[in-house]
Amino acid sequence: MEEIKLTEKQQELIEKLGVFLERGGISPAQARIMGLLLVANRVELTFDEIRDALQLSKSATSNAINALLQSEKITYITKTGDRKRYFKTLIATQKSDFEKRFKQFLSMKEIYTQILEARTPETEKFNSELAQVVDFMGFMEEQLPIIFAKWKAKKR
Amino acid sequence: MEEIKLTEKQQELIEKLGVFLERGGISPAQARIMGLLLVANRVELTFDEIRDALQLSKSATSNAINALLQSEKITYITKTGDRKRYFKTLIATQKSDFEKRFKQFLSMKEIYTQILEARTPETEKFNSELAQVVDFMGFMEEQLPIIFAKWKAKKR
DNA sequence: ATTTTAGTTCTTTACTTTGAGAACTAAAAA
DNA sequence: TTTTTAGTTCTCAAAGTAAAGAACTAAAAT
Repeated sequence: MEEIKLTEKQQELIEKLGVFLERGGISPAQARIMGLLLVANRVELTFDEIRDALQLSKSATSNAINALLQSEKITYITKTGDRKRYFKTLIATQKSDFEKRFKQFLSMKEIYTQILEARTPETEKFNSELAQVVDFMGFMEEQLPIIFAKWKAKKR
Repeated sequence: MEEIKLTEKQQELIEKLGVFLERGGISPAQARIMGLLLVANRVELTFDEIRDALQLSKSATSNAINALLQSEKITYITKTGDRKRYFKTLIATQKSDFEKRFKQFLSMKEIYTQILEARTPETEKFNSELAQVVDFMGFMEEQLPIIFAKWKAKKR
């Protein structure tokens, strides 16, 4: 396997994607690994290929890879008669990643409901606004599976 | 205006909401202020009421309030013949907040498209998976306004 | 003109995060 | 059995964040 050599363009895309991902709370090293696995000419890279391509220390590489595995943003395969792991992005699962974020957002519904129940009736207007928010979340909760079904149907 | 006195229950709800919000990357002081403005018996609180209720220093209160104003999570009103600002949550704009996150997520479509265009054709399977992700994002982009229209229609 | 109010800004401290480098380890190869 | 490989873990330094406390400021009240 020949060494991963990045073009200017690829480097640029890695950094560009990095900006997005870092805003989402992932560390620079993790973000760059995600980028690398998206832009590299091979889709399955070893620990050392990642390390070399991104000029990271072993510890930074190890920790970032493990964090990405843990949060299910990457995975790896192995090859018979080869000790190395070959890491690849789980970008194809973006849909379920989207679903996850969505559900996380909607999980606030429960606590908003509790807050609403604990409120005194004097602040009527505010209370009904909050009730609207809870309603909206419930509505979105219903709609999500419908949209996903639509997407699935469209895909054939 | 009498002092804001929090019940056990209210305190508990503030901390509970805090856990959610902090996971979303907002600081403890900001998260508690958001919580306070949701659970308090009055919906518009002054700087010092917030400060007293949450036992925050002036600087922490000032910085947190300004960050929340900046990120449009709260706003304030003023009263004639009263120098104080009265802060209140923009929870009622959750829908647009949701929209914002959603758009932020979908804004990745552009860079994924660029990555896709920059890829070599050898990794055909991966490329088509990435194309699917881009497609899915396009699909969601279309569906969002439809759902919002549905919600609007339902609301009368 | 002086004092009070309603904050902001500065300084410092504590804590967390990130990543480098070196030491370590377990399995496989020689 | 020794060496190499493929990492992991430990220690440390640098940088960044959060918040307290004190000093400061501009407008309003006295």
